[in-house]
Amino acid sequence: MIITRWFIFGKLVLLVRIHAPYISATSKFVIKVECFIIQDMRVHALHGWEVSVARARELQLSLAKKVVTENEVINPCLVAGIDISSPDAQGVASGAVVVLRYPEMSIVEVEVAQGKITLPYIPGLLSFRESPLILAACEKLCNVPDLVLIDGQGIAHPRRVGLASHVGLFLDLPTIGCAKSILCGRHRPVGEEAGSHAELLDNGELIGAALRTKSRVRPVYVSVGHRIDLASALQWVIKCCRGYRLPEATRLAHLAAAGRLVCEPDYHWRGFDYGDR
DNA sequence: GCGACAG
DNA sequence: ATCTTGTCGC
Repeated sequence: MIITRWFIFGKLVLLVRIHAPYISATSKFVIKVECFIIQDMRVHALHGWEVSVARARELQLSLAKKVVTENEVINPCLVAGIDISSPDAQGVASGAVVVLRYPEMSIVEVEVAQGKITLPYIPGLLSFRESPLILAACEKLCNVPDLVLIDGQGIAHPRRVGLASHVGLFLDLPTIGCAKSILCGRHRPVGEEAGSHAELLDNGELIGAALRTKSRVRPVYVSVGHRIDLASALQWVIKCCRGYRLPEATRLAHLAAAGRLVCEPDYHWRGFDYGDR
């Protein structure tokens, strides 16, 4: 039996869980305490999305200057993953964000936003196609993650603002780009063992890394999204892997976007209307 | 001019 | 992203 109690002091929340096989004076029990700060998920609209292709490239040049490439991630408790489904025949797609507790990788919250995709896929402009749905899903979040992994490039991009960096700027949260293939740059062969990596270089500039997350399986391409450095990004991607090529965060977000994530979220609060399981 | 090109 | 089953290897 598990007894759960919430204690709320302003924006500070203490969650106390008592695990016991049964209630008696002599039974063994375990007390787990977790602490949270209630935050609001705010999206900073740095610009509109209905822009021309030329204007989009122009915006990228100014956004690139705002990307923070120094590490700000210390001890993340909540790690999120983001992905979007491919549009159906009517052009409707689903953007999904999955929040996981680190290091258990248990699901805390899943939010999905559906909508019509307008722009076509143009290499280098993916964020203008996918961000509106992604941000709509993020606006529904009750749990603000400490770190976000995104299915796409960070600064490993021709103008150094891929999807992960762009979304990082709008969310003002640390983000990591974790792509399944290369947009630009080249790298030397990667060692076959999990954890091996090779620098991703674009005209001599270090923009990311090819990372082997699972032995004898194609590497993933990791780059700085926002408010993190490459070494930390590599570490967190490795630490979020659980036996699959993709880290749990983006792997589960992909399933959620496709409507194929079977789960029972651990718990999450919606403002002060919280549940008890 | 030609090829390459996240999802 | 998508078209697509079984099959080979660890």
